[in-house]
Amino acid sequence: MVAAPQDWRQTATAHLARAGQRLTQTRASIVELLATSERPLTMPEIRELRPDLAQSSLYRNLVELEQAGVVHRVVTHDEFARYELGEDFSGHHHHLVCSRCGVVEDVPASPGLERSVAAAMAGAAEATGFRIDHHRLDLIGVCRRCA
Amino acid sequence: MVAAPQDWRQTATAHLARAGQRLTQTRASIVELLATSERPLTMPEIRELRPDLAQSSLYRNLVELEQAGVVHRVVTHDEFARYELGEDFSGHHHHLVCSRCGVVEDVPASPGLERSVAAAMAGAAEATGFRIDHHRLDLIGVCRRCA
DNA sequence: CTTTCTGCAAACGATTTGCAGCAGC
DNA sequence: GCTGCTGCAAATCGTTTGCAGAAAG
Repeated sequence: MVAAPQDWRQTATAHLARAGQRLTQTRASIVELLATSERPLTMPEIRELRPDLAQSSLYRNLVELEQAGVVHRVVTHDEFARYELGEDFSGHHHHLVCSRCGVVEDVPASPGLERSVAAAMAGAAEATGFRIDHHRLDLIGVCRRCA
Repeated sequence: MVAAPQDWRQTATAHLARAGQRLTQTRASIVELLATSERPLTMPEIRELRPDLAQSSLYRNLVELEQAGVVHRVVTHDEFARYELGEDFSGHHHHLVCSRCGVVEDVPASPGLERSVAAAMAGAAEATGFRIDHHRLDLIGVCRRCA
């Protein structure tokens, strides 16, 4: 399910094409940045890594990439949104969120947990009439650095 | 675990007192509003229900109430934050989120699911050095009205 | 060429804050 | 009276948008 490291370019091109968009230089830079990072990045972090890219272009492209399913925007209580590659690239996972400094770390999903969540989704769907597409599990605490 | 319907005033007073704050009229109005509502409310919804309260007072008091643990702020991809009573009032639950209209609905947590999540939390804590305090599970889909 | 993308600067809008008057001890 | 709360209006700041020139095809 996870694309090989060097395949993000191909996969991103395909996703973008399906949305009628191209993988431009700026977009490739963004995807490469996120593909290289261990964790979701905030706009300030992205800008620090690529000061040559205009902030408005970054925001605009992140929107395009999100609509194309290449990028996923992670929203927490922190002041900045964070961006990571979509699950087509990174595989399904959950997030550890530090309530002190806001840092977000990935944590792989375990089959047992996924089975329980799937059951909960089915139950909730039946009870409420929602059509449930996916889920998001955040484990919230204090990271080692902040403890 | 869930306070009786008429007990929110007492519980809120206690929580606020612990934070060195009082349950003023405005705050009681807010808590009552949230206690009465079936789902988390946005600021526009709150203002529509209580047009007499100033928006700045609402925001300011929601911050106080959140710090006192009375109110919980629900952040989604929607443009507005949503507010609900804390779990000391409403009991532990998860959220159904409509990706179309943004509405958030409560869904009770099942023991089996909680057990799986607890195991995942323990595993992630050990693997990463996070001290994990709690979790948040959102089931994301399309509500009946939007379908 | 035509279309899409980029960068700059200006606009937007949810939330926050300064301040003067009011309410509760 | 003090101290903390309220409401109004102004400020803040992450994010979005208009526009003119630059790339891609």
